[in-house]
Amino acid sequence: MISFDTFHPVDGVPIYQQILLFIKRGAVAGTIRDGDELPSRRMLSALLGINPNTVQKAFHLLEDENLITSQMGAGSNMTLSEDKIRELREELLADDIRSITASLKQMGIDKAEALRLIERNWEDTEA
Amino acid sequence: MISFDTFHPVDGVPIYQQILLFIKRGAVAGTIRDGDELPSRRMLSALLGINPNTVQKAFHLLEDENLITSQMGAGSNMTLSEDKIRELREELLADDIRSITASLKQMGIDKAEALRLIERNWEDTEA
DNA sequence: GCAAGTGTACTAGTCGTATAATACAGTCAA
DNA sequence: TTGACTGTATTATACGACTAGTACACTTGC
Repeated sequence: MISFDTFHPVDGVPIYQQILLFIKRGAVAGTIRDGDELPSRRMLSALLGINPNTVQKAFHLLEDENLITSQMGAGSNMTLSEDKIRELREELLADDIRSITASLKQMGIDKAEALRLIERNWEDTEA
Repeated sequence: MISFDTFHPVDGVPIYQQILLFIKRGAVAGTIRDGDELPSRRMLSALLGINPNTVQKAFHLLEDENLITSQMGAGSNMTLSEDKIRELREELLADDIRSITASLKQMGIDKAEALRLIERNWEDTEA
């Protein structure tokens, strides 16, 4: 059963999108594996203190991306392959790198300073 | 007159917030300076193809943060001090670094790989 | 003075996010 | 079989972001 203990939603970003990212990043990290069972929609909504429909929307999108399969009456499970994980990794990394470099460049930060900033503050951030 | 030539709004983030970020990052980079004149609300809304009220909201928030001053009938101008710029720089950098390190850690990326990724893809991203 | 441009304010409507409540259909274990 | 749990679907409501249109007060340049 996939754990959502480390899921801490942030204000300003749709919760259903944060659920998508949480699952995808876990798949890339290897903490979420092929076949893993997800909490039921009702269970997860109660656990996170959000509406069942918000969870349903996230799960529906995960299904559209073929990352989970759901069975009436039974639950939902991850469907991951090496290829899918590789795709996810490239997609998520590209977005992150593009975002941070664009932001730092707009502030006039050069590459050396960017690397120094990341290097300096790496340990201070919790995953 | 502050130029918005390099302003390219992204889907999914409120436009008025992106205008705030654009101004703040320009101030940190030094391309936007104390006293610089901003386009009028009507002018900027026409230029960006967005609603005047959206621009008004962004300008109103900039005023709340004492980054611009507006005069009835005349326009709006930047009000920047060395201290304000320093504050902005620390605030924006902290947010960016926190965000990227948290995201990479959730994907199981370690510090060395993170630095290597940034170093490798730095040139590919346009500011 | 006058007209154009400016900041400011207000109301109304659309759209997406999230909530709330309910209903129906299928699985599974006792 | 039955009951509890599951996935799925529908309708209604609330709120914020954004659009649309309008109005008023003020400054500036002619």
